[in-house]
Amino acid sequence: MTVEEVAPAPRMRSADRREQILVAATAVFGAKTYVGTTTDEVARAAGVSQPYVVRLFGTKEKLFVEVIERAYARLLAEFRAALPGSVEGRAERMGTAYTSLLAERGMLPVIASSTALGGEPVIGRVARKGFSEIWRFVREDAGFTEEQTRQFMATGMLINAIVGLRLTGDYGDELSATEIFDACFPDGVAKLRTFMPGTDEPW
Amino acid sequence: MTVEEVAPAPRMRSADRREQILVAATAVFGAKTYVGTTTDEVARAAGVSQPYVVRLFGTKEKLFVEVIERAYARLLAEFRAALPGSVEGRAERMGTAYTSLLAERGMLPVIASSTALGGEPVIGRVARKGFSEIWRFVREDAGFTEEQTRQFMATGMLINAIVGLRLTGDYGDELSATEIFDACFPDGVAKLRTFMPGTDEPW
DNA sequence: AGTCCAAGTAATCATTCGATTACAAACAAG
DNA sequence: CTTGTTTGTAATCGAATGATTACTTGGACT
Repeated sequence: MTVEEVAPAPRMRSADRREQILVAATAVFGAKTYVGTTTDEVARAAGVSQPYVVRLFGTKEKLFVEVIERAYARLLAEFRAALPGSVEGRAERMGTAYTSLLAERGMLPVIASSTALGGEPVIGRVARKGFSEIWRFVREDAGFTEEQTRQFMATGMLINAIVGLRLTGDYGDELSATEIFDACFPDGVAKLRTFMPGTDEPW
Repeated sequence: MTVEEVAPAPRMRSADRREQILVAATAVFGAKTYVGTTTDEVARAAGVSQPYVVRLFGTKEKLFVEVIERAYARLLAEFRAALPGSVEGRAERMGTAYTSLLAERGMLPVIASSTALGGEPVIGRVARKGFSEIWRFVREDAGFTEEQTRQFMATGMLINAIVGLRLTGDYGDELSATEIFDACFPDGVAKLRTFMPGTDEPW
């Protein structure tokens, strides 16, 4: 019996490889924290070697910047797609658009965690820009009033907290976790749970 | 001219020293991230040696757990103190109690950042517990309805995002930062700014 | 004075991790 | 076929950092 050969990573154009790594990095960064995840974990999740990740993105920081920018861009696109239709249903459609991002591994956790990284010089700037753009979109493009905007964004931040805290895993266990969920997702939590697997599974 | 002697840290009972380190650690952890701050920075901020921090708290993780627990306990106490008085003014008094915690270095940033650490096995549990206790207090002890609780907590999470993003520093600079602030603190932002110094000064 | 314990540090170790370097292999063009 | 470019890895380095060990100092109490 011959030694099992490690499948050499099939060739790919660097642009595609970049995108593949960004997807993997979103999942891995979303599962832990920015500082807490290593470039090696990202590389392994993407199926390439660690030096290649560094080579394609320069530094870990630049990689994470691209991850955040990509996440906010995706969120913005999702919101934009939710605009058409009745004005009354707009807020709900946008809210659904937000929670449906849970289906994409790490997307929501990355956005959520970005709001805690204002202290990082480089990343903080990117996170502020992303948040500000979302706020501006809701206010101007979606046409929300100032108060509506505040409430919409506040609800989003509450969802962020639930996601960031992994309250989903404890659903049913802890005291008020059930009520927290019911308060935030009155239409039932079943759909959400399908999106949110285990406790520390990489999202 | 004799060599300037480094002032040896004055003797102190370990209980007092622990508290002093916790105060310093709150400021330092609040200024950056949990993973991103070193025990040495904490030690220097507290005016002791790095090994002594480790000795008093066992591990960096245990130190941070105590920092979080202390912050949530403080917040709970502040909320409790805001209960007496007219029922109508209760929400506003509690809100003021929350923002006034900005005066204590790192307190609010630590609480805010804790909502993004659910992925950490040990710390996540503590953060979930703190958040759940706050929710329970608002709902039961403060007597808010489910909807009131949801809105109150959501507003708190929005404040967390503003704090975590350091949007205060950009006030006036970026496009919608001004409106974000006005929407969240309609009573004027002057007081807040006095609480929030520089951009990356340790809070 | 002498003893004992608590408070505190200097020195250093062992890992981890991001980054660099040098090299190999696939593919395209002439 | 040969040559050049792009894709990719193995090996390794250097710095940062949490933790450990061994030692010192100060005070309280006989």
